[in-house]
Amino acid sequence: MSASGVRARVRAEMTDEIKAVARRHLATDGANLSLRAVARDMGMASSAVYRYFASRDELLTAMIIDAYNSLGEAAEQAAQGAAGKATGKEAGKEAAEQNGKTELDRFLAATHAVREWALADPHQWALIYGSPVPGYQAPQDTIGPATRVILLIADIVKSAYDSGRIAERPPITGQFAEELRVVADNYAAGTPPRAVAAALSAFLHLSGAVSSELFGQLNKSVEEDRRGFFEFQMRGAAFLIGLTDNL
Amino acid sequence: MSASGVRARVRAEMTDEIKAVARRHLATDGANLSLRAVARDMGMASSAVYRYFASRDELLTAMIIDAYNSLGEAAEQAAQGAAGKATGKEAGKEAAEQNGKTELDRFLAATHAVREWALADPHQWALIYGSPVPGYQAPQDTIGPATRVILLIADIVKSAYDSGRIAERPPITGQFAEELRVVADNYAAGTPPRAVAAALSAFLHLSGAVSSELFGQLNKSVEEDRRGFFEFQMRGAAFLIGLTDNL
DNA sequence: GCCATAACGAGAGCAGTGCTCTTGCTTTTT
DNA sequence: AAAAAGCAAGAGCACTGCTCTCGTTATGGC
Repeated sequence: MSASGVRARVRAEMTDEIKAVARRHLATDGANLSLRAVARDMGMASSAVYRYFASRDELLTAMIIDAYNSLGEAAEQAAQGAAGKATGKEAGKEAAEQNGKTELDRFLAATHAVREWALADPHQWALIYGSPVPGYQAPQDTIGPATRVILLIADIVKSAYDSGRIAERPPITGQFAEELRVVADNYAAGTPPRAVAAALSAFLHLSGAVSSELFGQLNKSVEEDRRGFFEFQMRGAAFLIGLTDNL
Repeated sequence: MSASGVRARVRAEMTDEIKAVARRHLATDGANLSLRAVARDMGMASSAVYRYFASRDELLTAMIIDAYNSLGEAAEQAAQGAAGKATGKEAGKEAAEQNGKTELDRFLAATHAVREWALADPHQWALIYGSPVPGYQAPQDTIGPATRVILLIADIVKSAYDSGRIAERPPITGQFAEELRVVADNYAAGTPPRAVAAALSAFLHLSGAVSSELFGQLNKSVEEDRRGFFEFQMRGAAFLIGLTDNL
């Protein structure tokens, strides 16, 4: 039918369904999902899947991108919600009036959102922040979505700098000060290099905390109040980058 | 020959050789090493390997234990070296006399050793701190060696507490204070709960920093002076846990 | 409307995987 | 010396990613 329509649409639907089934398999089988298994699951030959994804790696790449975006969106929404701009539901209560949430609040909201996203689907977290599969080389398409959450943190830090709600921290010393300036100008011109370093540092702390909890590094240690321990960690990170004065 | 000797010895040699070959394969193929391939590599049938390791998982477990121990040893030696007890080589210079290295020095030495160990063999790091393989459940044998480096950090922190070279930090609040005490008494009686939390926190920061660098999370960001960035991170962690006063 | 073209789905097939079982052989134990 | 246990090899099963071929179906140009 309609000129450039049917074929393309069913194709898009197919790729989406494949990804959906694959995501379901991912939740049980982890990163070594079987292309044949997902093909079986949707009643088609394994070879037919190759019409939509050139290889298993390409399927994984697509899911990685989706995961990055999903995570980034979750973090952004949480940070936005904490900033006072409640999205829809609780709009009338005390949202728009009180916009005085600090950057610390936004940071904590975002990091908690990241953690909860990871807890809700550990395999998806492992897919993007776990050890990469051996032969796999992350293509260019992934680096965009990958930086979303780290850019969010950078934005929060930058906001703190702009509004002056940032604690004094010693300047960067060492040879990577200049390097940081390049990165800063690359991503968001005007962001002080110190803010970039802070964002990187905080993100690193965040990923370590989530991964350790998920992958069972701190096995029996913290069992009961993992959320509390995580918050403790993130407050430490926030202090280090100057988002708060009191540790 | 000698009663209970030959068979057992060649068996031990065999398992060692298998692990050695597997380790070599790990460096190229990553975590999905092929049992058949290592069997081929040492000129024996794949089924023969099963005389020494009941399954591929068991082989991996053995290598994980080895990796944990190797990493732990590297960290311990570095910390020990930084504490003044130079092992052999530079014994006469100024080692035994000046034992005044601070806990910060030991901490930094240990963490750098961990990073360098990981850089030297990324796949081995991925094996123990990367995302676990789906079906794999870490057996009891691994949790001992696994805690070596974190116990080392705990020991450093405890030493700082004992000698009073620790900065004041606010007490633990929240419901996990009591839990920490249990953990502390479990691992090393007498260690203040705050020290346990500090060790966990620092380790978490450490693993996040190493993993992020290894797995290419901070892709182009920090490229030149990664060691400097790492040290920057670890000094931050040291400050958070009270090993130093100046950030 | 016709027809070449391209996309599609299915099946067979290849090389490789983990793992089991059976079959001989050698070493150790009794 | 006989019995038991350890060992290595091969065949085989079910599975994997991926390629190729072969009909079928929809799309776009004339």
